[in-house]
Amino acid sequence: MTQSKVQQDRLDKLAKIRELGVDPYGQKFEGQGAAVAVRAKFEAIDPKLPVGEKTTDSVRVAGRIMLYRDIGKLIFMTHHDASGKIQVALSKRELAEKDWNLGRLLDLGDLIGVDGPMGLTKTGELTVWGRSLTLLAKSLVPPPEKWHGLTDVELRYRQRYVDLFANPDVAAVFKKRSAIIDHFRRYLADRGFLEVETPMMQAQYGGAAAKPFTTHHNALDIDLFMRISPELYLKRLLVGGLERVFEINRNFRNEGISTRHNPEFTMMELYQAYGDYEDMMSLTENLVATAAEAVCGSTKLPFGNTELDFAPPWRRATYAELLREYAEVDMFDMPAVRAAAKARGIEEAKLADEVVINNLFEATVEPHLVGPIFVKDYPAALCPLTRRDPKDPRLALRFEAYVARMEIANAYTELNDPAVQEANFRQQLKGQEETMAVMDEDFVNALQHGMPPAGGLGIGIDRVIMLLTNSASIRDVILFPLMRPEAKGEVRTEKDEANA
RNA sequence: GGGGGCGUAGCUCAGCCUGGUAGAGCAACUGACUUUUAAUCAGUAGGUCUUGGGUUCGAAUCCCAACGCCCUCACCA
Repeated sequence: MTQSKVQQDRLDKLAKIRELGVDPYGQKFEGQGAAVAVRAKFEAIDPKLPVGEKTTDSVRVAGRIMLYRDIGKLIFMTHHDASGKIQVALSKRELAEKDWNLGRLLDLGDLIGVDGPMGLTKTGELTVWGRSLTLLAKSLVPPPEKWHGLTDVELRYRQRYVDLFANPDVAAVFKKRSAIIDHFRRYLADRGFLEVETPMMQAQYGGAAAKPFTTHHNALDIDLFMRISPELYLKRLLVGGLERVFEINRNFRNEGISTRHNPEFTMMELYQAYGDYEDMMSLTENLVATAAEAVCGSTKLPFGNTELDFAPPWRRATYAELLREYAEVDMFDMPAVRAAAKARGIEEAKLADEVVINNLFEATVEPHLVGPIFVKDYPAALCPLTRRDPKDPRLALRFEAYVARMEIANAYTELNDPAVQEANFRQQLKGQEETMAVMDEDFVNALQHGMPPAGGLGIGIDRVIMLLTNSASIRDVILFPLMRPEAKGEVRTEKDEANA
């Protein structure tokens, strides 16, 4: 039998339903999200109601049939809505003939509404005993297997709509995602931060070292870049006198895809005038720890084979200390750094000092950063947007937060000296394919008007969600991760548009 | 881009090593059943084995290539 035969069976039922005079794609129906409310209501009325008796009050539920057990003149269904599941029963004796006939034509996956009293079965299962049945939408495609759900990862990502209703754990992750972001927003709003939106399409990109996506605006006939970072726009707002701002929005980077990288990802960036990167450290650890506590119930959470503890304070270690610890070299002793890199097979001959240091750091230190840990005081040349350490100008007042070997946050004491900023924009390091140092004259002009000293912070939201939901892949926390379009079927491309 | 793995019924998976023409469970269809819980019981039907080549008397199985997905390395400072 082919899929079309299975679907034909459902189409036949659709026709029979119409013959009953029923619209198989129903209308407004009260009762959404009632599964949990029904349980609460039953507890409140009479949790010890004897088997066989029913409440005098009726309840309404609307949702999807996930299990269907027809035992003759009685049908039991496991009914899911956004709040959870509840058993619904239809009895031939208690239903109008039309509703009973409709009940016999239901399939797994159909969306129904039911109205009726509550009662317990002899196994103690709370059940809504349908007195009326409303078909809200006929499902024409059989849902995934009821024990295993949908496990094929490709299908799960391509048909997330199926994944979400077939695998309750998946929906739970995205509910947590929403709650965590909501927590961040309120935490910042409570501390006087203003949420703003800055351009996602930019004539000039900057604020990070990454390859951009390009696009074109027809009316102006100009190329635009999808932003790789909102940083330079948010800092312009500091110049404008908005002293505390944040933005939660997408960045786009035209790079590889992995379990930790999606080409579009959600970044939360914030800037606090008159602060510094120490403030950003305490903000970072408190944001994440309070989110863990509020949404997941604890600051200690499992992640893969380990347990992470987000309770502040997180360890703070300097870049130089960690290089000494794991690569056993002095960061400022370049012959030693180059020798250490060479010994590990890391290319170094043609690269700038700071690039070699960074490559050595990634090879030797990063694999150990289970954390949570703040890595602070980076080599200055790697940080063209960061203020130098006044006590040691070789260092920049920057930190990155690492958890489970993932960079989850990046923060600076912001550079607000326009002359230094302009010089930094002109400095290019050998061996860096991409650089943050891209001249932005208007940004320099903004600094010339005077930007308050400030702390700035970027948090990779998707990665934080991964950590707090024990998700191994970034694709498990992004509803529709980027996939290559399926070959079959017509995909409309730019070329088609031109030919049309 | 390199390396490894996977692709069989709508879904979840066997079969491949050792070549002989396709199997199970769930879903579907028919029937029985008024307290089921992954309902049960009896019966029925369902497959271009991702695609294209090759080897062979014979390929889901062995070989090559393409496509897709996953993992990993590189890239992503």
